[in-house]
Amino acid sequence: MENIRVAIFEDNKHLRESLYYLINGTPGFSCTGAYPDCNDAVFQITKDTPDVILMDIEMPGLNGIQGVKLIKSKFPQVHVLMQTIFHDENNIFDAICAGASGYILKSTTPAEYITAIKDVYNGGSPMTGSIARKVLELFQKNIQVEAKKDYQLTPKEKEMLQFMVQGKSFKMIAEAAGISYETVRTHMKNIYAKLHVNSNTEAVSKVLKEKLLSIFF
Amino acid sequence: MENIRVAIFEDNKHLRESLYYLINGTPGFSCTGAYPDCNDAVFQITKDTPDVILMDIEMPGLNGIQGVKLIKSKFPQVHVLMQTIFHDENNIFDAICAGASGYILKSTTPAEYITAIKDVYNGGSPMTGSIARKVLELFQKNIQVEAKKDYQLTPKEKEMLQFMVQGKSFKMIAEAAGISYETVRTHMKNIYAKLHVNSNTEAVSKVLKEKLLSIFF
DNA sequence: TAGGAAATACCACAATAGGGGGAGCGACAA
DNA sequence: TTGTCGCTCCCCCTATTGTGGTATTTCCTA
Repeated sequence: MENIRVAIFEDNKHLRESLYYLINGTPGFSCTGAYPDCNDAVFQITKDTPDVILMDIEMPGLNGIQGVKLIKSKFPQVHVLMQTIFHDENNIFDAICAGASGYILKSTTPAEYITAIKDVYNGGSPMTGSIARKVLELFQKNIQVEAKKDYQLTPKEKEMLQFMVQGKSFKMIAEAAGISYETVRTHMKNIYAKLHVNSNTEAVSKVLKEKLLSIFF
Repeated sequence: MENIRVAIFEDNKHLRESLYYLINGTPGFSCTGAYPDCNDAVFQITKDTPDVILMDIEMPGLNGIQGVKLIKSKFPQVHVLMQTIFHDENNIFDAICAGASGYILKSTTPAEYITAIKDVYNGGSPMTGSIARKVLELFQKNIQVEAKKDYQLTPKEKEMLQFMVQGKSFKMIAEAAGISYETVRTHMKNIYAKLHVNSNTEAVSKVLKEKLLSIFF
């Protein structure tokens, strides 16, 4: 059987070396290189020709996400398996979008590492159940056609909100709209009551998330 | 420990009964019902109050996809674990859109069935590596991600912003993040400098418009 | 080992926002 | 004609935010 060629990008020296020995010590696997960062990834991958890359997310210099992006753009056939300490959901999303093929935790046992690598090599995408759930939820969220809620905002109130999402202060809005500062405040109070919020950030957030305004600029 | 209540919808009599005995024979699990189709699913679920539903895709009458859709619309809190023989990409997509929480193959071993049910119950989304890969591919295909500008925000700063877009005040963020109010303020100052803004609304607006944070929050 | 980056925390003062109230004016409809 | 609605403006007082500092700790790297 052909060896599965694995490259490691991991800044933690101890883990990097452990993985190196684990992979090289497992029949059917060989580690073509183990690097502390992916600043020279393109050169190293060109030289090593790995099938699977084990990529840490938290790294100095080019981080794991940027690394995946770079690698997938140059070597689309290579499968990248992300690994991280946390269920950092920000990163999970970014990694998936960047083209990662799987996502595992560093708490993974050696046997599971090997299984995950084999799985990725064979066209699978190993990931923990909780990560998979996040992906599904995101998927479902983006598919659904949301029914716009109607908060009965008046034209003037919508105008205020438009200035608000541009980051203007009440004073600036007053000037831009040609009305007094106190009137702006009155409108905002009414808006807060209608949107059931009690701060400008909440209002802006709600407006942008629920796409309450059609024209933003 | 509370039992995990499982209902089965599976037209194959042999598999249905096997699963029934498997679940009832496992401590911590009880099978509230095993049905050959989901034509009476609403009545049966109302009666059985299962936590998790094991749903076959290929069924006579109402098929699994339609079943999930129906069930999730009536009982949104119930988790549905799909099972199928094939890796049919269309079915996977439809099932996910219909609200399925997991997707396993019928070639799964009894132990893996139990693990998968437990995982779904605990908020995970178990799926085989190959199905996960399909999901990721669909994901990457369907959600175009525009090139994010990189403002070099640190993880902590992103965390602050996440709370910010939820409309939290500095005080609330401090409590939520377990750090002091003054530290929150320090982070915000640094964020403002990096984003070139000078108010919380501007920051929130920029974050949401430029999608600087993952959609997970 | 010196230096930087990240996270932590505090102080002081000015500026802005939030919550409560009241009130006038024009339009339009019952 | 009496309401109601939308828009306008003002006051008072408190809470929160913005801006400018300083400072310690930890971790990592040149």
